[in-house]
Amino acid sequence: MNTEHMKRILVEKGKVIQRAGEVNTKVYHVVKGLLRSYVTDNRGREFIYQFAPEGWVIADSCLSELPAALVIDALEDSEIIIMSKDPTRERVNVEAFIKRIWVLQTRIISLMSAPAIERYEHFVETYPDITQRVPQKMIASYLGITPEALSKAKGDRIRKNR
Amino acid sequence: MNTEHMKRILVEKGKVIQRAGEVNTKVYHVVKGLLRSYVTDNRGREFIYQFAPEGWVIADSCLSELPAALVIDALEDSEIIIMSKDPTRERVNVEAFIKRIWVLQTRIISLMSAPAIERYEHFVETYPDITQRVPQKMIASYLGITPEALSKAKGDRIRKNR
DNA sequence: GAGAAGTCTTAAGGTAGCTTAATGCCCAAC
DNA sequence: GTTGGGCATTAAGCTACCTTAAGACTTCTC
Repeated sequence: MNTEHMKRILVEKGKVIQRAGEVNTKVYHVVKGLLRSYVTDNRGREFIYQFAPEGWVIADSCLSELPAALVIDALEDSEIIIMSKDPTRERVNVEAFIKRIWVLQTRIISLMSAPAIERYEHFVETYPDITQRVPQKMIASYLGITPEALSKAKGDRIRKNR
Repeated sequence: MNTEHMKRILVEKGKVIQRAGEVNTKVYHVVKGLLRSYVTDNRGREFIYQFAPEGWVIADSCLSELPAALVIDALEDSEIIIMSKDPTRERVNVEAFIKRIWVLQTRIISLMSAPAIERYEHFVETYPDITQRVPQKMIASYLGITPEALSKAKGDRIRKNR
């Protein structure tokens, strides 16, 4: 399994796999566990860009010559396969690229047009198991709101529906 | 130039090239002019997803079997090349996919973390010529805010800087 | 050239989400 | 058992942005 382009490793919960600012040519395939990528802005606020549970792939999408914008770390003890982003490798999965772009497109439209509570409900429908595995404040961070705002929105929704 | 997979056509300003709901397997390369893609939500609000001036490519990124979410139309008289999204074609430009994903990644992070006025200034820096070619309300639509909010934010910024 | 339509701006009032802070809960460390 | 840290919730005041409406200006149309 371990070749020049693929390496299987174990990472502990909390371990940082990819730092922001480093030049990044790796893609991480999650076999078991849970990774995430996030950015920190100049005010110290964290924004989660992606969760990657079992079967998912996660990477900074920067071009090979640019430093990474994202930090990638483990939210659970995980088993991952590190792959090279080298585009000369034979099998380029076009469908996977299109699907990824579709996910990002949907998220952009949703960020522009839908209120936080709807984005939350869509998240819960789409990723029900992640909802159970990470603290609510991380879901708020993924949605682009504060934990307080999410807590309030959920409370308002429940109060409205009775 | 016109083959089974590529066709060069002229479109007039205002013409709709791709409707939402249609199954879409085409990619449009803009030779001259300006296209855009957008969605309309259930309240009738329009959100511009992308501008595509000369040299750009525009498409709905849905998988081939799904109906398109985006409408694509011409903001200026344009000359475009229609290409098939068929992934079996030989030259798959991986760099172009990664670059596209990077643009979307940057936009998502910016939508989550930056106020509208900063997103506007970033837009003007990045696409100075588009700013001159489309009405301001379309830029507001791209930024995810109302034209009124953009007008006010610009006025506030000018007033603050003197 | 007059009217119509589209655009930008300003303003007033409303809402969503942020900031700060306090409280209670759970759980791990000692 | 107590202490302390991380998390969720609530609340009060604030800011950013929305909604609606009006006015001024430009561009299109007849």
